Amino acid sequence: MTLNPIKAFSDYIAAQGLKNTPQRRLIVDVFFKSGKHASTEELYDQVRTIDSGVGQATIYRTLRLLCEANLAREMHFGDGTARYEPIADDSHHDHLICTACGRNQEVVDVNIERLQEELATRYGFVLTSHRMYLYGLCSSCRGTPAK
Amino acid sequence: MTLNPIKAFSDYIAAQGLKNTPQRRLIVDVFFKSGKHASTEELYDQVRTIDSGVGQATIYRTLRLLCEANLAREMHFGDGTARYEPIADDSHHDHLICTACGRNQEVVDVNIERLQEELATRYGFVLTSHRMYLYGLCSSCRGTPAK
DNA sequence: TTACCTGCAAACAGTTTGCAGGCCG
DNA sequence: CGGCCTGCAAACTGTTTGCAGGTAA
Repeated sequence: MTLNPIKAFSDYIAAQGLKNTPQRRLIVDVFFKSGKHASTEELYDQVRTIDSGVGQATIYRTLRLLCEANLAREMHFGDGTARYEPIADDSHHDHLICTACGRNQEVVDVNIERLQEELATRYGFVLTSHRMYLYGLCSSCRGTPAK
Repeated sequence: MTLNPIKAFSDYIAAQGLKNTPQRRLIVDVFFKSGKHASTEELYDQVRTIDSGVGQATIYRTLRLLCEANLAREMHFGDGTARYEPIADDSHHDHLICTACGRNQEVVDVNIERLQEELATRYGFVLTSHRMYLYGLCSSCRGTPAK
């Protein structure tokens, strides 16, 4: 399966005639090693623990590159900030999000996936991908009414 | 079917001890009559063609009320702005989108909905809503490979 | 009368951009 | 060496909030 996404990125950089700088390498490395759905701020903090000289702008610019290279995807949950998800091909999952505490549980259900295929077929479509977001309240937030 | 959402809103207002002002009535009216997925800016413009004295803040505040009343839902597509979708209770649907021609087929599958509930329950969640986007190629686009 | 509302403008937060110098290729 | 990159800070954009004066109930 998956080629190292870090390698994939440097290939993309080269193919586009761009430059493979230490900052880009560091950011990409942190992004793929860190937990998923990192926000720019989280990435910024993590990157700066390693190299405190990196600027926010470079984080944004590199994330945009990653998206253009189809190695990351921008997502919006509920808070005001964009989050980024690595696209690893074999890491597909859906999202179960608590609207009270923001907790984001990644889920997969093969039966749902199967029904999605069937549904699409019924309309003459062949699926290539999908996104599913389930919103609700997690057990702890139901116990302690937020507000 | 559906109770008039405009009525539902004034009921909500009354139930909360809030006030039914002309600005709110105007905004809510425009929101439900306009096309779906309006952005705040589009709403603002439309509202101001009728009453140029309404301020942006009131648009935002009223949209928040609509969301709290469960009559609208905030969504994020790709542009930097939030969009709002009316919740009409009987109008729930998911999206089956052709990535070649952009065709957007609205679909519903009760079996998938049931499995979503089960899945959420398994994680201790109680669902309030969900969004599902299926991406693929429709029959006509498979015949004529785009790109 | 009394909260609640409103428009305005200032405040905010996230993101983008212009610039002068730096560095990859 | 030339063009792409970088950090910085200022600029932008969408959204929220404080305030002083209205207004629904």
